[in-house]
Amino acid sequence: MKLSVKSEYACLALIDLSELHEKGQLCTIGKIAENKGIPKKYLEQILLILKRSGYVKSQKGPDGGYRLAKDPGEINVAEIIRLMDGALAPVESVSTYFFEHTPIEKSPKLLDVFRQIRNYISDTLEHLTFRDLIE
Amino acid sequence: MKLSVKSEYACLALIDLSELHEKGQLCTIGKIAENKGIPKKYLEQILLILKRSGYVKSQKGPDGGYRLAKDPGEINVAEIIRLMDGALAPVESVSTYFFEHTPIEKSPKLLDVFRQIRNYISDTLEHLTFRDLIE
DNA sequence: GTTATTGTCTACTAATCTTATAGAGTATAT
DNA sequence: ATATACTCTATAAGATTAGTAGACAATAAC
Repeated sequence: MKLSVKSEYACLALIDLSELHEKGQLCTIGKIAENKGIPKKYLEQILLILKRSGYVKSQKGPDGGYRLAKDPGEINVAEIIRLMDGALAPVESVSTYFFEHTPIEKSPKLLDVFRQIRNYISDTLEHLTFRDLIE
Repeated sequence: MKLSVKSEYACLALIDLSELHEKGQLCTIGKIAENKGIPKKYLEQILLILKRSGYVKSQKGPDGGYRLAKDPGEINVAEIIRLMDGALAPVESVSTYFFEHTPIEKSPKLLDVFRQIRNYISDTLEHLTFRDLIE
């Protein structure tokens, strides 16, 4: 499983926005960056990706900012990590097993364990929504 | 969790050697590489690491090669992956949480989920020995 | 003791990924 | 107009990964 700080930042930003969602408030990039300790210019890119994928909406100009495009309960952590970092499989081979030949094919038992881990991670993170992460 | 092909190769090599362990046979780097489809020169380095950490022993010269230094049941997959790729935590932040400040601290709930995943992975792979992986 | 075989060791490298930073542009509220 | 805030593309330093190269050391067989 690949999990970079990019995914972490994306999740933290969405948590921030989830907490404001009830009130329909907007929050600026700078504010989120400050709240969560994320480099602002990097966060810009992350929020753009989230916007293009329909998770957030933005408003330009003074008093502008970001807000969620959906209810926090409708966004799960797995889809955000997949969006940012790609597949959740612990090894590339587990994801690509059906398409390419890779050395790990030589040990089906090991491959099964990695698959099991992948499934556990997927199940856990797919059932974890941002509603669950609001404090 | 970081899991590179280096770990995969190490595990595959150990599986190969585990299958020969009963008979006390030696196996050359070239043979293992061929069996498992691993670049030979890369495998050399991996086997050296395994040797220095006491998992395998070697014999130079004609009819030389590698063999396990322990029983396959006494080596688990977690320790091999840690040796090759470092900690098993799905995010660096989970491992370093106690030592450094990192953005993910800002969301204890998310951190807990990642800890839970790390623990699942650790438990699974610590209880998986190479005895279990022999065909 | 020469030779072929096999492991040992260090250095190097190409490619990729990650984590940003820079700066110009666009929309909007006042 | 102007200040504010999002948008977009390009760039880049640093680290990591996955190897490759080549000289060296030990050993068995003859």
